[in-house]
Amino acid sequence: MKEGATADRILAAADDLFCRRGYSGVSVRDIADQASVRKALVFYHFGSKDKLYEKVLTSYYDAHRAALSEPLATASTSSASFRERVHGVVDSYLSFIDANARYARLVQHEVAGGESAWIDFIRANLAPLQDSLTEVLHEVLPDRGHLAARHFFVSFSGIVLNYYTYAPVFGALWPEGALSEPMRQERRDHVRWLVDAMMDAIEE
Amino acid sequence: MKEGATADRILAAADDLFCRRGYSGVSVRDIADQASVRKALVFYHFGSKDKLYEKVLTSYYDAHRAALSEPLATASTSSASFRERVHGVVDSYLSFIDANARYARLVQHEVAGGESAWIDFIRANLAPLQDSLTEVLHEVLPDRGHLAARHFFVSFSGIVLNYYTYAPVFGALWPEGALSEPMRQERRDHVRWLVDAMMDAIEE
Amino acid sequence: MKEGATADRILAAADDLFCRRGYSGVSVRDIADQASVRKALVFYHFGSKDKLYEKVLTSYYDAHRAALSEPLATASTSSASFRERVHGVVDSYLSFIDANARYARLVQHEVAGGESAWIDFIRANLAPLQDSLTEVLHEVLPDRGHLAARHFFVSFSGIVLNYYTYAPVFGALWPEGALSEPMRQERRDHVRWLVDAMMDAIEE
Amino acid sequence: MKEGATADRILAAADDLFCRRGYSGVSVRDIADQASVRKALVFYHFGSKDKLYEKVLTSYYDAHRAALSEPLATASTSSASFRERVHGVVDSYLSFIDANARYARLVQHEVAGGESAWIDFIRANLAPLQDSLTEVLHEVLPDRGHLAARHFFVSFSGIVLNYYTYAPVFGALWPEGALSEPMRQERRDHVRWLVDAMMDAIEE
DNA sequence: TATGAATGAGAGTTCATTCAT
DNA sequence: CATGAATGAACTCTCATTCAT
Repeated sequence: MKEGATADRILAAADDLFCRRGYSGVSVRDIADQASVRKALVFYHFGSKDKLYEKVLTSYYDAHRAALSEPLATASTSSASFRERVHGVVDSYLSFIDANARYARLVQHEVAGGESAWIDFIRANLAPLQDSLTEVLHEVLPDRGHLAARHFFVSFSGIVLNYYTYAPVFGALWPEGALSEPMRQERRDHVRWLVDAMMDAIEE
Repeated sequence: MKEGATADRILAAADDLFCRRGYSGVSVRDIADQASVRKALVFYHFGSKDKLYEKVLTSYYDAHRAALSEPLATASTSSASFRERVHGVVDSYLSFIDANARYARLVQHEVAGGESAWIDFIRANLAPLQDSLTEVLHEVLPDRGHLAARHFFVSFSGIVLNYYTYAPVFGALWPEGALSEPMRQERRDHVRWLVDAMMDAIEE
Repeated sequence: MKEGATADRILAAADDLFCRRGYSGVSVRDIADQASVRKALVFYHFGSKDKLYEKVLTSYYDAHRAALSEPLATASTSSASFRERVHGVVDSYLSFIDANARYARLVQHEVAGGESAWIDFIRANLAPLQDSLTEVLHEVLPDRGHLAARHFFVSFSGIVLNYYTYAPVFGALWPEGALSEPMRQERRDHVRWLVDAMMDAIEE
Repeated sequence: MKEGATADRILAAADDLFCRRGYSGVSVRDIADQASVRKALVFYHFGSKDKLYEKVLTSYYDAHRAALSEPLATASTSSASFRERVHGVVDSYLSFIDANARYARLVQHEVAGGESAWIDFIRANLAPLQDSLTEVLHEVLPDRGHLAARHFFVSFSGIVLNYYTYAPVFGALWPEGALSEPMRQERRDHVRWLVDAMMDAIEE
C-alpha cells in the first residue's frame, strides 16, 4: 500500500539503532529484527551495512545543512545586529537538533570515534557548516586567540548538542521528562540566555 | 619497576583503543596486538573484555572524581566569592580533561551510547559529580527554570569536553596542533572568559 | 529475427562465462549482468542454473558430435589409407575446436572437475566419440599395450585441446595473438605434422 | 604426537578437494569436514581460504619446479644426444605427474579458469618451466613456424597431463584400474614411444 | 606467567530460487 | 514476457572465551 514501505522500515530501524549505539554497536540482524524483516532483505535494499549507514548519515547531514543554509545566508547578508544574526543561527541549529534529537547522539558517536573510516565523510559534511558559521563570527571576532571564531563554534556545538545526548543518561535524575516540550523550551531559553551573555561580554 | 609491566602494557593499549573507538569498536585482538602480547594473556590478566573495559572506565572515573573532590569541597566551604568558586571547579574540570584528553572521547562514547549495559555504571560514577556541582550552583541559582543548575552542568560539560573530542576531527582545519600546549592554553582562556561572561550575566 | 533475442542473450552470456570460469565460478547474477537482463528472467527462461548449464553443455556436445559424425563415418567406410582417415578425423576435431575455442576450456573444466554431479552427463556425451575414434584406430592398432587406441585418444585430445586452453594463460609470452588466424594455422600445421610423425612410427 | 598434525590434516583435505573440484567448487566447510576439524580452525591455521589455496598451489609448484630443475639443467649441459635429453625432461615431467596425479587436475583447473585472480600467480610459477624447456628445444628447433618450441611445450603438456585428468572420467570405460601401476607403465611407454616418433620426424 | 590450539556463536554477505504482479 | 521483492541456506570470516600445557 505504501511505496517502498519495507525499505522505509529498514531505514527507520537503522536510523534509530545507529543513533543509539553507533555503527559498530549495531548488527544487520538487529536492524532486520527491529524492522521485522529478514536479514537478506537489508542487503537486497541497501547493498551493505556501510551503504545503509552512509544513507542514514547523509540524510541527516543533508537535513542539517538544509536547516542551517538559510539562516546562515541571512546572517551573512542581513543588516540586523550581530547579536541578532548569531541568535538566528544558533536558534536554527538548536531547533534542528531539538527536532532531531537522535541526530545529536549520532554526531557525538561519530566525532568520538573520530578516526574511523568515516572520518573523511564526516569532515566533508560538517566542515561547510563550521566554515559558514566561522565566517559570520569573523565579522566581529578575531581569527586567533581565545576569542577566535572556532572556539565559539566548538562551544556552541557543545552547548546545543549535549543536552540531548545527556538526556538519556541523566534524564532519570532530572525533572521527569527531560525531553518533554516544557523542558525543551526551558533548555532553549537557557541557550538563548547563554548566547546573550556571550554577546554582552563581546560587546563590552 | 618491571612489576606488572605486561598487564600495564595491556591496560595502556586498552585505554588508548577504547577511548578512540569505543567498546564495540575494539576487539581483544586489537588490544593484544597493540600491546604486543598474545591474546590469551589479556584474558589471563583481566578475565574478560568487559572487566578490562570496566577497569579502564573505573580508573578514569576515579581519577575524575579525585580531581574534582577537593575543588568541590573547597567550593562548598570556602568563603570566596561565588564566581571564584565556580572558576575553581570548572578550572579543575578543564585541567583534568586537558591532562586526559582521551577521556573526553571515552565519556562521549559512553554517553552517546547511553542505553548500553554500561549505562548504570556510568550514571553511578558521574552522578555524584553532577550532584556536587549542582549543589554549589544551587547557592545562587534556582533549581528550575532556564537558569537551573542542571543546565549549567550540561553547558559546562559541553564546553569543556567538546574541544577535545572535536580536535581529531576538525584539527586539520584548525591552526596546526590544536592540541599543542599554546592552543590548549588558548582554549583554557576561552573557557574562563566564557565562565566570566556567564557570571556577569547571573550577577546582574 | 527478434524472436527469442532475450533468451539468446542470456544463453550467450552463460556460454561465455561457464566456459571461462566453470560451473561453480559463475553466479546467475553474473550471467544476468553480462546479458543486461534481470536475474529473475534467467529463471523464467531456463528454469534453473543447472538447466541452463546443461543447455550450454548439450549444445556444445551436440555440435561436437555433429562435427565429427561425418568424418568418423567416412573413416569407417572409405577406402582411403589409414593415415588419410586419421588425418580426416583429427582435422575435423581440430577445426571444430578451433572454431569453438571456448569449448576447449569448458571441456577441461568439466574433465578436471571429474567427479561432480555432471560426470555421468559428460561421459554419456563424450563416450560415443571415444568409441568411434577407437573403432577406427582399432583397425590398425591393438586394443591393449602402449599402442592401444585409447592412448591415442588421450594424446590426440591433449594435443588438440591444450593449445586453446593454454593460450589465455601463456598467450602473453607467445608471439602476439596466439589466437590470431596465422598462429592458428601454424598450430594446425603442427598437429598435422605430429599426426604424420605418429603414422610414420606406426607404419614402420 | 605429531607436530602440526591438525594443520597437516587440513592441508591434506584442502589439497585433495581443491585438486578435485577447483577453488570455487570447494567450501571451507567441505575442507573442515573432510579434515574432521571445526571450521574456525581452518582460519586459525591458515588465515583465509585464499591463503590456504595459495599454500596448496605453491607446494605443488615448488615440487614441480624441483622435480624438473635437475633434468632441465642436465639437458642444458650434458653432452648426450638431443633425443636423450628430451627424453630426460619428458620422463621427469611424466614421473612427477604420475607421482602427483591429483596435481594434473589442479593444473587443468587453473589453466581452464585462466582469467581468475590467480592467473598471474600461475603464470609466474609455470613460465620458468616453459622457458627452460623452450630453451632446450631451441637448440634444434626453430623459434617460429609449426615446429616452434612452444608448440612442443603445449603438446608435451597435453600428452603428459591428460591421461591423469581423463582417468577419473573415462576410467570406467578403460581396462579396470586405469591408474594401477601396470596401466601407468603402459602409459609411460606410450609417451616414450610418442617422443621417439617425434624425434624421428625431427631428425629426418 | 604465558601460550598455541581449539570452539560455538555470530558477524556481513552472496546464493539460487520463488512468487505476486 | 518481465520484474521487484522476498527468503533460507550457505558462504567467508571474526568474535570472545576456554583450556591443557
